[in-house]
Amino acid sequence: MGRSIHVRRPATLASLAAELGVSRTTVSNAYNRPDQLSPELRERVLQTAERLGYPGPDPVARSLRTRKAGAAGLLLTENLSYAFSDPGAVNFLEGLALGCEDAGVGLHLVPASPLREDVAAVHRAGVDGFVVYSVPDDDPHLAAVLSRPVPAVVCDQPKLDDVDRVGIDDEVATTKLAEHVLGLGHRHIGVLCMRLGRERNDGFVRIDRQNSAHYHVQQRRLTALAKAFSAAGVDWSKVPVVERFEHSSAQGESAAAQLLDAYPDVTALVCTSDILAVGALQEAKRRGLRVPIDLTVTGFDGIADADRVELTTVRQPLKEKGRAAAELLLSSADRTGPKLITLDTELVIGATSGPPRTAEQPWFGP
Amino acid sequence: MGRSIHVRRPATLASLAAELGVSRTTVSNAYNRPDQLSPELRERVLQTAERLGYPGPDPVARSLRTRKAGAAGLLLTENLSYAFSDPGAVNFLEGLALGCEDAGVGLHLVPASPLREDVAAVHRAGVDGFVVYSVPDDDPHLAAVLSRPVPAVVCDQPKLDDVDRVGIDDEVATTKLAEHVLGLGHRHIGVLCMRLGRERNDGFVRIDRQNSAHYHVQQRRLTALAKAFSAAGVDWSKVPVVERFEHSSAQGESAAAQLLDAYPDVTALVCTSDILAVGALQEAKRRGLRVPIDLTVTGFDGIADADRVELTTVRQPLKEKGRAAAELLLSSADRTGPKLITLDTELVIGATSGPPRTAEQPWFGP
DNA sequence: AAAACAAACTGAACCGTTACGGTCCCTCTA
DNA sequence: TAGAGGGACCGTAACGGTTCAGTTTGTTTT
Repeated sequence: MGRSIHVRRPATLASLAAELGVSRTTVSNAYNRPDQLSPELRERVLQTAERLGYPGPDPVARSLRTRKAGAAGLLLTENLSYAFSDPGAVNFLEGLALGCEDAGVGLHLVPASPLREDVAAVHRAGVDGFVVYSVPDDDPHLAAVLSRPVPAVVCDQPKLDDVDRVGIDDEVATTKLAEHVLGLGHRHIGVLCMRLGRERNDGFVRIDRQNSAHYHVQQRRLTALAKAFSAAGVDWSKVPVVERFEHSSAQGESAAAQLLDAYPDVTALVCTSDILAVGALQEAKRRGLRVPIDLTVTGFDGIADADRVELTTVRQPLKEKGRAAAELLLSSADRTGPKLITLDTELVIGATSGPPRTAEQPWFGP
Repeated sequence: MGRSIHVRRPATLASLAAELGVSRTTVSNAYNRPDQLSPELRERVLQTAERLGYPGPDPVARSLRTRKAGAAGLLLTENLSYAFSDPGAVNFLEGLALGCEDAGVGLHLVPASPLREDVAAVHRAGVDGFVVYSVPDDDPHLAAVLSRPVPAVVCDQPKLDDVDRVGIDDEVATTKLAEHVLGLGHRHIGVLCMRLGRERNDGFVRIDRQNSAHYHVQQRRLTALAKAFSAAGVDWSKVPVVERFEHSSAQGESAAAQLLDAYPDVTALVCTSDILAVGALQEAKRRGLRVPIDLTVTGFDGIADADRVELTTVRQPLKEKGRAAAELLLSSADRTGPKLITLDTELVIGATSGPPRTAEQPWFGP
């Protein structure tokens, strides 16, 4: 019982109607509105379809007419495969997929490489809307998405006119974290952060680059750190910040190494992502630095690996974020204005933060 | 500089052409074949488009005309979110995404829940082809995919007429693993496996169910085990096999518990996936069983977690599998026959397998 | 028995685009 | 200056459906 032979000219609704001697409408109704024709005729239509190898209405033609693609687009700034290699992104996508599934729509991952600025893929995607995840604000793909006449939801992005948004309050979360570290007594702190712009810049980051960062999340976190540090009397302009273009623990390692080489007196590394922090922990281990006795390390995100190494971090509900994004996009209740959703975060104090070795500890002192 | 006001009647190629006093063809050419019209006119077209808020040719209409959707569909048997929660699936998808990206096509995740048998999503997906990953051979979604007049590639599936396939030789790989365990001297062995059919059956599996399993991969692995065990003089009909519907380490734990409760003399647990094995290790720990002294545990797949716990397992190139699937699907070099790709596997002997406590060890004996 | 209504089916318009095979006209060559 | 050649643009016909406003037929209501 093999599959039917691949016919040269595939059957269409029209050819089926001709074969049956009924109108195209009737055939269409057989598939979409069974109540519009008699059960007998419907059965006859379906059987003839089977016989002719007609696979049912063509999805693209249907989409054109109904103006519904049945899919949500996802725009990532990274290589598509990044979606599956970064645990944070995976969590987000899991939530997004959940939301799409509930609505019965597909999830269309748009191949938008950051390198070749080929915006065409955005224009080619047959989707009912876009979710934009962690894209720099000057990315041409983002502009392309906004130019499309479909709704969009952006995540971790500054507020955009007419566009829904879901995110967390990075400033509040980062401040909590900073105050924890400062509260432990740290004053010589280093910062590891993810890429700030589309051009690669692995190394130390000066203030101007921090302020002009196009990756909104990173920028907010740095700004919050600057504010909290300054409030505690730490001169932010003297705080070393190391940037890494690629987001991997290996890069976290090398960033930590670079920072510790140049600033050996640092007692704490604040990382703007768990991945970087995990790398920093590796590097600390390699150097024989005990954590948290010799070095405090903190992360951000709350991925599974962070739990495993008992990282002090901020946990954000990545899965819920994805789900919220999907719901926002797909609940096409024509709202009057754009909607903003801000999710809660939680400071998780793990085993990687403690008072600095050199800190004055008044409760132990004379 | 906000976005343009959402116009009631969006501009189309035709309205743009009318506005410009040129033909639709010319406007189309302005976007698709710049060499077909003068640079000045093209510029004028593009500027007018900008002014009228025309976002460029509609992707769906284009797809209808060109018969290209620019996307590959992915059919999973599981909830969509499973794609992101199972590490093995994530690896596969990473490879798949990589392959799609190289070809510049999107990846369309089809929302095919195993519960509600709603095949419509398969019919609704505007894609140029499907990749089918780890789906039971009697799944109606699979049938729906095959009925569509687009190419398909199946993974980990028995050979289907007219359909490309990529996979590993589960029989060879499992045999290597079985021989390793048998070679260590184990004779009282328990098996933990993933779901064998679409209906839930958490618990012990009898031979008939093993033989009629619809999840091809699981079946092949069990069959290979049966063969290897029999060859070593172990009566397969006496080997306890516990099945779990859900694929998680928690289920692995409970499955191991169930098996060890009923068969306390078992000295080795062979699991058909790393996830289950990781759960089994947890359960062993909870019971105070030392691994591998008191209990040998093996997995299958070679996910990152397996490395971490130094699991004895079979490593299969999941990422490459995904990539191969994408390439197979997208290289539409009209081959004569369907193509099969079989990837290599590697037996990884970790720290979770060793000789049984009670084994006769002739080289130590009198 | 006429009017009213419902069920079953149809015709034509429309969705927005691209493919194909022209036509037009200007320039270059001999 | 006729003819060839080519750049620039166009008209028409799909692509495969869905939708809506009918039309026909048969049944019920008054």
